[in-house]
Amino acid sequence: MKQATDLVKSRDAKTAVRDPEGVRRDILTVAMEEFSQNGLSGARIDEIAARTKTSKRMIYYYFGDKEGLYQRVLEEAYGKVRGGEHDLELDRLDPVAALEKLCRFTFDHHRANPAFIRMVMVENIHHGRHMQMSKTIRDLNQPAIEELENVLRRGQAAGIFRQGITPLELHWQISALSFFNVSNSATFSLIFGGDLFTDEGQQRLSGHVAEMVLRYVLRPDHLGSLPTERA
Amino acid sequence: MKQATDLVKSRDAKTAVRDPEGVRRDILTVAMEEFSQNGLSGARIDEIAARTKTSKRMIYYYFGDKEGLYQRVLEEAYGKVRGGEHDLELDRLDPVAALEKLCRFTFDHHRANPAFIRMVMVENIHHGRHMQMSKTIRDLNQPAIEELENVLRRGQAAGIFRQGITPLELHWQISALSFFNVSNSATFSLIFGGDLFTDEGQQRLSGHVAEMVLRYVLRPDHLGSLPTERA
DNA sequence: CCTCCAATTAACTAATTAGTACATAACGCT
DNA sequence: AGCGTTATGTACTAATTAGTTAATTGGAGG
Repeated sequence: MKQATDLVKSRDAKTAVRDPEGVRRDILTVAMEEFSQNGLSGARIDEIAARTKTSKRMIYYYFGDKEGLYQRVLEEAYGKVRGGEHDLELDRLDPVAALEKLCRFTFDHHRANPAFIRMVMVENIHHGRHMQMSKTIRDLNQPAIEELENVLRRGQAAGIFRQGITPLELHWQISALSFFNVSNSATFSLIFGGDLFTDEGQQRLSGHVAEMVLRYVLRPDHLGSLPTERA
Repeated sequence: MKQATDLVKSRDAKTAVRDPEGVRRDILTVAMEEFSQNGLSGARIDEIAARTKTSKRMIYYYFGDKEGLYQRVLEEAYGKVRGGEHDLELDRLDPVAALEKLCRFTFDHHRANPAFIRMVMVENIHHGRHMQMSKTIRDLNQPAIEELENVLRRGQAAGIFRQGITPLELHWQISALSFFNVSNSATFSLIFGGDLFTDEGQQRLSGHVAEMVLRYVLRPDHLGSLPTERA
């Protein structure tokens, strides 16, 4: 009794007798692993329950049903990879350096978060029908575009970037290259060999993605400002 | 009796009493639809059976089990989108035109085959573990690289393409842009709006993908040969 | 210290679903 | 025509799996 009271008083203690928020997080963490590994239909509630410190009943208590859990996991996945772009402080760099940094960051960030990538793959298989409501997710991604827009505008104002490049399309291109790199590594490397997916290969790719984007954006007379000099 | 014999004699007749190959194809077609729509675990054998002209029993008779069917469907998917590149007769075009044509073809081809794309997505969710055996699939994709290699070599020999571009990486880049366009259209358009995925948007994208690849490959002093003149 | 509510446990249910047993019909061949 | 083989229809089973019922415990507020 006394012990229990003590534990409650020290909220941060590891062994709280009851810890609703901890239980929720435990479930979400395990469920993300399971859903991203096996998809919505492939994931098993019993398996998730078994891997948590809590029980199956708790999953239903907190999340209602399998789809409810999946949906929260999806939001969680988007939430976890949000932002980051802003911490790059791109406005402190010249446009070329900023754009290169953004490309490499995006590439690396995708690579570092395969569970997120897989959740997005799964959700696309389901035609995004579990995302339709989540305004949250929309808001989370807007900053990425704005950050890119700033860099572009600065580069264009300085006369080193071409006109007519739209932030949304450019974001699409950078995302495509970064996403595919993770999402399709299994089939791609089985077909063409794994050279592109070694650490060296990935560093080369990362550089070439940035270079591709820069060559696309830079005015031909400013290609000299490429990091890979020999324009 | 007489009728049956007649039907057998005219193999192409629509109402063959027994038609093993037709049954196989019927199953494969329906199964591809089902697997690409719902994934491996999400697909239901009963549902597939219901949509075929035949019965569940036949599925097991011809394909053994669910995974066996899935695997054949996967091979089928790769088979159906194979080739094509060769029919472009790229060697009859100058390197710039050839590369542009290849990019646009790849982009359009992916777009025209969403079921294939979805099968590849599903297979990647499963870490490609159903492809490991299929040497067939590997062979099917080699020509794409070779075709690209030829174009690259010609462009480099003519002094209009940069050195140091590798066919495999370039293929990876073209694939990434073309694949992502289909695979992630659901989530992307939910987050950023559907402008990129209208017919007009897609035509613009297709052009910009080709342009991006060309700007990456062309030597700066030959950017003038871009289809989108105002270099 | 008692009471009410949120949190938790354990065992159970109902439906779905992959896979099968068994009988039978059509075909190819001689 | 007869026979072995390939193909097919019907009905069943065994296991899995999402979701529930009902009872219990801990703790915060009065």
